[in-house]
Amino acid sequence: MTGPETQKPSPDNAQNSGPSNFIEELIEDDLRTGKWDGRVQTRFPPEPNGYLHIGHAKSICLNFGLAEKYGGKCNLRFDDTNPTKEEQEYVDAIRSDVRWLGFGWDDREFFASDYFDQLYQWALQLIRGGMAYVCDLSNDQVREYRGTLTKPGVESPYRNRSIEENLQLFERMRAGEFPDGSRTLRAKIDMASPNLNMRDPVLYRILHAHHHRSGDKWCIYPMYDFTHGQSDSIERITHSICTLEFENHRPLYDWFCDTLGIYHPQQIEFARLNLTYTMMSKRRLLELVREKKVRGWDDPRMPTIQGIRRRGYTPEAVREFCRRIGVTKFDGVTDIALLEHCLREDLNRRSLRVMGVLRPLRVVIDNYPAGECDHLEAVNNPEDPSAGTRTVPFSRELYIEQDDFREDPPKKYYRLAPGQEVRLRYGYFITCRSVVKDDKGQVVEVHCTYDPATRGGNAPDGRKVKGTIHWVSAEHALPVEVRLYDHLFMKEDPDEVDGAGLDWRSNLNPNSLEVVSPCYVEPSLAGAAPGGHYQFERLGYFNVDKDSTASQLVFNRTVTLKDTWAKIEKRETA
RNA sequence: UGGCCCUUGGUGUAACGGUAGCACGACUGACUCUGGAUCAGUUAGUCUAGGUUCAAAUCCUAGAGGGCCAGCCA
Repeated sequence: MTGPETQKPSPDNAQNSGPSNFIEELIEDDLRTGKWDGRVQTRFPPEPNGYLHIGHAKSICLNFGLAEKYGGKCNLRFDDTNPTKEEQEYVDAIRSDVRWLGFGWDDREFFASDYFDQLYQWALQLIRGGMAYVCDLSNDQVREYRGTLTKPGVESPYRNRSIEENLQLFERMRAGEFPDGSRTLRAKIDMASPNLNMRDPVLYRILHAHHHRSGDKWCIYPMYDFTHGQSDSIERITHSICTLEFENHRPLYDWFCDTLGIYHPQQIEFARLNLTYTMMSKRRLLELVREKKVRGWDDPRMPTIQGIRRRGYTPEAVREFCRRIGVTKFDGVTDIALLEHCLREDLNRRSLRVMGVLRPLRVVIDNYPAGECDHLEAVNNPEDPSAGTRTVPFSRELYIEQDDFREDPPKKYYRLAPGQEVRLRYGYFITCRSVVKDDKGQVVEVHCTYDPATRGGNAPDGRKVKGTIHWVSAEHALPVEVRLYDHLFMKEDPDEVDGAGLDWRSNLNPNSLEVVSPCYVEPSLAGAAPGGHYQFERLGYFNVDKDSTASQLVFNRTVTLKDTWAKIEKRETA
């Protein structure tokens, strides 16, 4: 997959379209006043402790999109300050996901861990300035001393050590003389601040852990707050965009930049993406994988980039979705129907049409000669004439969808039923004459006659049929496996639980995956490459899964087509 | 009972003191060799109470509702 690099400056473009959210307004103000000398420098700063999901896509589109729109740059920075959770596997996946979405970062790939030396120097500077101290309080004690939301904290008894002692102790922490958790380096700010983040926050903790990049060089690691702003500062970020939960951290972000006297970017917070029927927490997604509730990070039911990609989503659809949801400070919930709308819109434009039968019902055309075969012309994509046409084989025995036949049709059902005539897509008009049932009374075969004059689907006498159904020639059909997906959770809000003692897991949809096999598809699909997008006419969009083998194709149903009939039927039965 | 932030149709958003608009969804209808796509239309909104103003979704005050914060996670 080739991703375009960050695009060339397009300020004129920006002028024309105008700001489309509060962050763009702010940037345009800065551009007008020359606050950053006309620069726009953003960054996307994931922690490599899990796979990226659709929520991250919002942030990626925002940060890289802003850089594109205003002729700036966006860095990819891995925020890797916690060696116990971070792995190379995640770094690789993140790179590939950002590229898949269509963004590039040239050589601007950074790691917070590359700044560890500088961060250490800045810690020394704080100590020398009397703004930081080594604290011997235990984890539990620190919590007690911190106070509560309504009660001010109490100063640590180690708060007023001499600069010399702090320097020595901190050096010994770095040298590995103390066990994990025995000491921390803390900033000396204000234990009575109503903002708990300002109550002498921990800067460094002791962690004798192997880091995925720095190896065993360090046994003390900086905290997020002591790392993020300074990393932004080093990279000369202008607009440091993060999600709402970091709002309370902004005073601390500002305090470090100001106290250290270094370049000071502006932190701006926006609302993260929430989607109905979807769980976005990285921790819980990890649990789904570990507890084998799904088949892996790239399970097509997962909201991960890798999951939706495997499911058959396109980067264009995801980017359009991100454009449409906008950027605000309101923490709302977006209807997943909007995502699916953007998906269908893109897939409708690009997908080749084919015919495939998910739940086969045998049809015999009694007046069609056995052993004969006809080749009928079919349009590949009515939305794109340049996609051309193909030929589909027709013969005496066919498969149609079980749903497309009813022995006792409800009203307004214009598919196949005894005595009723329908059009076979691109084929002939056929009329149902009789049915064959098994011992249980199930219809297992439908006998029809066809009208040879309607070849191609048109009646020379101008008569109309209400229904057109899809089909495949039994003799020529390819048996394939199809995986049908539904929402992973049964409730719009997976956290809304039915009873005491239950958690979000109780809302997992037991029917989120249905494997159907054998299904039959037209022979033109032979050799279809993994990742290919197809529309199975009247059913939905399907994507060739990587589990496909030379002997059997596997399809994921990306999303169904809108189904008016299903809606009508549902309403009538309700 | 602390601090910070937020509140516009069912949902997501626009309106920058001057006609509340767009999209998704839902519902009609037209068209159709996909009950698809497309097209046309309908539905439905400024959290509440005060105040400022000729004029308030917008500014001010109070209230209500919601989110975040008491990791040596990010």
